[in-house]
Amino acid sequence: PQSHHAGTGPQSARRNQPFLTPPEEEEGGGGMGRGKIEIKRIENQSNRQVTFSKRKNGILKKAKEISVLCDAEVGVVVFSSAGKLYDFCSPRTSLSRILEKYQTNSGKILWDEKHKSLSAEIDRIKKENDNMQIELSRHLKGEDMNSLQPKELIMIEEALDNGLTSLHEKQAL
Amino acid sequence: PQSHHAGTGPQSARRNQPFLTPPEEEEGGGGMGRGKIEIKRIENQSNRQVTFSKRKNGILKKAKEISVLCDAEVGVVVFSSAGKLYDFCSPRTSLSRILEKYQTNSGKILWDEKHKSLSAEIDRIKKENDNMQIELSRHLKGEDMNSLQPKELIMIEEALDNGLTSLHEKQAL
DNA sequence: GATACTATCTATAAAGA
DNA sequence: TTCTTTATAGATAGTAT
Repeated sequence: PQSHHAGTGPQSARRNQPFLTPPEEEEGGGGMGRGKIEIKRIENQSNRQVTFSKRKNGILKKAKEISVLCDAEVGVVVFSSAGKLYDFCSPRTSLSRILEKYQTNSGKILWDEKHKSLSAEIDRIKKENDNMQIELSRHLKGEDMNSLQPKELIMIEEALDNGLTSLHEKQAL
Repeated sequence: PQSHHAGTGPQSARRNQPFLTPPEEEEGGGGMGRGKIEIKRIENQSNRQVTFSKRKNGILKKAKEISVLCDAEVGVVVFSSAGKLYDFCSPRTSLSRILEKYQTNSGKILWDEKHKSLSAEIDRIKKENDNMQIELSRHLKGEDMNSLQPKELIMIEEALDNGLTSLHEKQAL
């Protein structure tokens, strides 16, 4: 009821013809407006576009209404067949937050390839980490010396000598 | 017009009172049904729940319809105020794919937070990794032997002996 | 693509089961 | 919570701008 035009006078009274095609009964589906329509792809490109535009607005409006009326969190993303994007997200939140909640709640994972690769990298590094931990441990216990390279063994031999020296000094106390 | 009940007879004819509360004009908003409602949070918990249930179904239906009629990709996620989840995704695709497209198309990053935390974890683990690498290296070079316990040194001495033996054998070839 | 204008068809607020 | 019924407010198909 927003008098957006503030009628100044009866300047426009007859635009449409009174619709003179009454008995055109086709298959009944679910629709609305002047004629019913079936819920199946609208083949006429032009009609499809117009219907999309109107219904898209309708959905976004409904989404906004339910979010306000019922204090619900709503996220809607729509792509026209031409690939144009439209979206809605309830106030006080963000699509990000809604989707994070979605994942927690549904158990489904939504994130993209980038995240998968990041997660994979984390797994890889963690494994590398574990291996290194094990290796370190084995070295500390002196196992697996056979797998060391000659150069390394010599370095260790020298180092060990120093270590033993200080060890013997300590034991002498 | 799907005759889902196939009326067998006039078994129920009068259920409701003819609505005897005519002039209850409140503030006009936007609504529908027997009485108009404003688009503002419904305070009555019960009514809010009922309205949510009905409108939620309505939105999901509309989403399905537009996806079929207009060949559009639609994703809808709804959380009731109680936190229950409902969702819809057009056929032949997935929320994941729709959201990926959303990001590409809008330039908005939906996973910013997740992204940051994953990246942070990677940095943390890498650093841990580096530290371990350094420690391992120091052990290999025999530094820090002074901090080893006597028992460990003896074990290493023995192991080293084995290592040296096999080393000398290799060098003898 | 979006809007305007209607006639129609839907969605749904209320209330009770 | 879900369903039914009824009365209405909304949404929208068809058309023309």
